[in-house]
Amino acid sequence: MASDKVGKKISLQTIERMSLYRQVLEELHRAGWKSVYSHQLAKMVGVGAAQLRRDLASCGIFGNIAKGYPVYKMILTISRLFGTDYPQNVVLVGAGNLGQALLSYRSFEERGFHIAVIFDIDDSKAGKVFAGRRCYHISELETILPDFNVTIAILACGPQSLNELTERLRKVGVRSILNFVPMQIQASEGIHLENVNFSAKLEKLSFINRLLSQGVCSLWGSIVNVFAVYKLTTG
Amino acid sequence: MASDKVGKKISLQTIERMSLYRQVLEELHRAGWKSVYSHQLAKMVGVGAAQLRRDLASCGIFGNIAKGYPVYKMILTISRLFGTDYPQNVVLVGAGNLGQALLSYRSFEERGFHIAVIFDIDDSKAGKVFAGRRCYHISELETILPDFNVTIAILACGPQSLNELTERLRKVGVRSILNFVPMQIQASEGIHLENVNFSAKLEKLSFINRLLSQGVCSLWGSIVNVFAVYKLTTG
DNA sequence: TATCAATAGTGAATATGTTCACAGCGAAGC
DNA sequence: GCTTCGCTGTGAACATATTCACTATTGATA
Repeated sequence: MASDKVGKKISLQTIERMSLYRQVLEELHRAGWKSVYSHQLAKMVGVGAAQLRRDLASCGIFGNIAKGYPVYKMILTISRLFGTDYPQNVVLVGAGNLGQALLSYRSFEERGFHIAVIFDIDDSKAGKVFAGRRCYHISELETILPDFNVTIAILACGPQSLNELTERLRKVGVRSILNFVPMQIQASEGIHLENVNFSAKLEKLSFINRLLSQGVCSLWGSIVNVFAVYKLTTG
Repeated sequence: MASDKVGKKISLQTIERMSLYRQVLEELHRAGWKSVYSHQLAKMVGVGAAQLRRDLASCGIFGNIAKGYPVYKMILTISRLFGTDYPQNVVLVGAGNLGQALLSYRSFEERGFHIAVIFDIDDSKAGKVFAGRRCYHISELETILPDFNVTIAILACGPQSLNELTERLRKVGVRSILNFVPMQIQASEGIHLENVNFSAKLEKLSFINRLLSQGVCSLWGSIVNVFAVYKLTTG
């Protein structure tokens, strides 16, 4: 691969685990821990100790060989890694049930994400204030949004014209989208898309439940051994 | 590994992609498509054609070599695979903002998941009906829940006593939990836990944005080449 | 200061996941 | 019937991720 030699690599899977580590580290910090061993933290998060050490090392976080890892310093370092050491504005599109729930979701503010402004396609919502944040009509996106210096958008709107909306957001500076709408958006160049799909999660759980309850499989880490899948799929 | 010979294997990553395939297939079905080629479907979902064919084959789904894959039959087969070919009841714990938003989340019903009953720790919510579903006090869990034949629970409650709650759910037949609470639950034997962590998703996006905007990295699939991570973490 | 017990960091081995590339098939046209 | 085209299914190659296992080091203790 062309870029093999250009620098250290961090897997995005590692980044996702860093969020978990940070979450648990905050609890430890509140509980007064000053330092923690890899096997302790690993057990609390539910990963292997070796993997934890590798993840941390790949992010430039190193521990003391006798005292373990410094709790508070790690939290700061991980925040800087994420770019959340200072609060940033994000924009919410869609002030329906889910959007309003997200407005009152505490963890966003705690993690440095401030939903600063809302847009909705519904005329009756434009002009209203939800949980302290003003809602504008989506047609005002181009005039209002640039003032807020936003690079992340959260989509919790209806499924209409998502590709067009994505393109409009990109043109006013949005680089990443967290999409709660259960519909595939065509990946547009220069936009990083992250989908949250509740139903897909439930389907995964349902799949596991069904197989486990029929006694036809066992779980080996992330691999499922299937004994009777043909019975199920050829009926 | 001991179970190498016992059967076919399906990766849980494949299962997650099956949800995406199904989502797009439903759109195609509504649009009147009878069959679809792997490269067409793959492009719509945003995966490689080879991977799509492998995923389908590993789930026992095979196409016609000249006509491609049958759209409607695939939808049915995937539903059976998930065990969602008939509706199933699920239980919601927590009728706060997020819980109520989930109650009106259309895709759950469309995908065969019916939130049949709610529990909350708040006395003032017990006895009320939210979006047609009755809410009971959490203390009634053991007397009420068994009537509903539920194996999947959705947690959208406060972060108190989650481990205890998990154990109580397990004792009345719950096998899997979809956890929206931003706190690590200690994995209990016999329960499959799936965490939904909005903040972690935003942190991932923020990480990507920061690196891209500083021009210090490039994205190669799921791997990030980092040029300047040490500058960030040793300050 | 010397000794000891336990951990961090990491090369190597293993396990898993994705992509390539092609044999072989099936439908349609002539 | 024969040919042609383009697709599926899959072995093999490649890429990535995780785990093992060991060395060097640290701070504590006496």
